[in-house]
Amino acid sequence: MAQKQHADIIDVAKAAKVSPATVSRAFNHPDLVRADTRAKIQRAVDELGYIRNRAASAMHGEKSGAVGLIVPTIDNAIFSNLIQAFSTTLQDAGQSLLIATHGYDQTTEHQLLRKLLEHRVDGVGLIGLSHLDRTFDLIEARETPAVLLWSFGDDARLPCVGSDNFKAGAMAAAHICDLGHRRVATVFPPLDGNDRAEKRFSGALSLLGAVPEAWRRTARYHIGQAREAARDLLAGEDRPTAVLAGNDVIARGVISAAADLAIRVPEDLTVVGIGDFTGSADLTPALTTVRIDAPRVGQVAAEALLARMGAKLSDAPKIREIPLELKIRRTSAAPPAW
Amino acid sequence: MAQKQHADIIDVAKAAKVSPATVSRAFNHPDLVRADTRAKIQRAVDELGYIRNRAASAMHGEKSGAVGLIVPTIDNAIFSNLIQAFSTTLQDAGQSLLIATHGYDQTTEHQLLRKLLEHRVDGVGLIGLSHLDRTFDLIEARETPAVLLWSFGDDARLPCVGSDNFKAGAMAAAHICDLGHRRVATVFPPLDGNDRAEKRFSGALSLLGAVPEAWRRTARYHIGQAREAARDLLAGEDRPTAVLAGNDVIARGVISAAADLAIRVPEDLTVVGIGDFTGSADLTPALTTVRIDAPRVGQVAAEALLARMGAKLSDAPKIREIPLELKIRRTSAAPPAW
DNA sequence: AACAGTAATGCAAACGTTTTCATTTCTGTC
DNA sequence: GACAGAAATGAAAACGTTTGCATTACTGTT
Repeated sequence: MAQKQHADIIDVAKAAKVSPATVSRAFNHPDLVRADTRAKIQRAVDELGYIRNRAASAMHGEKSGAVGLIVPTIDNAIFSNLIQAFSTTLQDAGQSLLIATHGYDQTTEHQLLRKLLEHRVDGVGLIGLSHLDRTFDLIEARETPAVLLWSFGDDARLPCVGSDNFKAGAMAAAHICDLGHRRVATVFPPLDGNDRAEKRFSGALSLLGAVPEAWRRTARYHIGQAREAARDLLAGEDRPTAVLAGNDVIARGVISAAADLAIRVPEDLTVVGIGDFTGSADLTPALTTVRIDAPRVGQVAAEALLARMGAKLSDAPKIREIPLELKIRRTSAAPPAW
Repeated sequence: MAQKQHADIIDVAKAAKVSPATVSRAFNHPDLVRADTRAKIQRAVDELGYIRNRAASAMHGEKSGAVGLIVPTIDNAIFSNLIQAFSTTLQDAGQSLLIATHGYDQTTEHQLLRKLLEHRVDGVGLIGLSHLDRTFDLIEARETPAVLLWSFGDDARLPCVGSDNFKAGAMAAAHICDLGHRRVATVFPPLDGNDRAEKRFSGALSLLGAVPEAWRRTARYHIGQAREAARDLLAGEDRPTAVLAGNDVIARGVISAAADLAIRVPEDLTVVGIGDFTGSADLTPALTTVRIDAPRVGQVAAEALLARMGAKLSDAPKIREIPLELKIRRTSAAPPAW
């Protein structure tokens, strides 16, 4: 008899003097096997160092025990909180998390989804509302439970859990307007292929009215870039009294730029962010921003997904809006009396 | 004939009028099948929406195409850069990433490893050098290619890629000493179960000599907590002229605390961090810190792991030290002339 | 002590691939 | 155009589980 590399379920069965079927049941339906039998099996498992082969189980239409999550990127505060919460909620439910990043490219996203499906994930999470048609088609065709996270919209093609980015933009803008600002600039990430930024921007515009070209700046999601863009914006003669940033990181860039130019915040310049990322409250001065509760989104989304995975029919709530909150801190004030 | 849920390899074979074996080969050894046959198969695949079942492949000792990564947590700048780089390198090599977080608990870590092994990951990455014995044992028993990331040490039980945390602490301390400081405090995360922090601390001590109890503070990895701890530290009568922080986030907390107390940085207080996280360079004032190149670590580690996965024997380099770099910026200066 | 009813276990088929080995189909050479 | 050798394909066994059904072992009742 050739020596096997690792113990399989049959070895365990032999060692425990039961049938493989019983061993299998001991794992998957413990209530169907007597306690002392289970104990015997457990002993054999420990002794042989047996580790069940999930791949083999998954073949029977059994669940794979893994959930997929496709995000644009992991390495920024935006998503890492979300992922963390999503991950722990799933883990607590005994699921493993398969993560993939596409760097804001929807075609890559589609390929990653395929790959995740090859692994027969029991469910999948995607960031944002807008995806390739064939991405949605694929999910529907495979009847894979899915959740859209981060954004909220009642027209979404799949259940979604998140906040309304239009509102977020509007809330930030409203605060700025309420303070009496009339000369407002924006620094936003590139809008195309990023429905979140796009919605925030139109939300902001809905209250701000038209923002002159010269006061609209674009910066990728990076503090250094935002700083550059803001420096350029603020160095001009005719400078705004308030800047609405597309997110907190950009806001930090704007604040740094202001410091570079010896422009006081908030006395000379109001800066408002969106997101309330980790650390934003501990900035000096503390950042005024619209709080998006990323951990909550992650957790609720994971729960929603688990619910849909459990139930054959979709009796789980379809969509779930996570409320926003305006956090007025120290970077916003009335405009200077010029 | 009962209608099948989804197409399988046999359906594809029928549609393409070839045998299942050929379809399988078209996927796994494309060079073994004629180009026009491959085309026929591809057409059938597209038509039927076939997605190969990795679980079924994995059963044959075939690779699962997934790599596991176990980290303490995702949601802080420390690891998210690392994970991102690790992830993209792996993805570029066609691997999927299975991620699990244990919140700095080694027992949980061990359980997660088991779970990853159930999924028959082709390789696994762990953070830090110190792990439960049975964690190492398990990896050895299963002969799973593994890499330790983040820390570097030549006594590691598994191949590791990372920086020497002792050196990092020493470099930061050396810089402070070189500036002429004699009254130095430390704010570090809890040391137990965290070999990184522990090494950094002893590295610092190796140059600083003994640090009085009153000037040793502990703060979890959180800016708010660090701020509190530092406020307490700096409010005292007899305050230090320099603070060496266990990492950049803590350093930011210290800077905030200094601002709270109207202590000028760097004129009255030198603050030095470790890590050089995203954004540290764009702080105002820009943080002096020891740069740990997290993306590099992630990438090199992924490459090392891929190499070990490819080769049966371990002809890949065993360990790999990623160099540190002292970044002298604006938060460090000579002590005030009291 | 026998019986019915239930709980626990075993048998064997099935899941969707890959792979070894055998067979067929090409290719180039004479 | 026949032949050897190489290239491409096919048949069938194997991978490690789970599960429906059949069987055996218990339990409590009379």
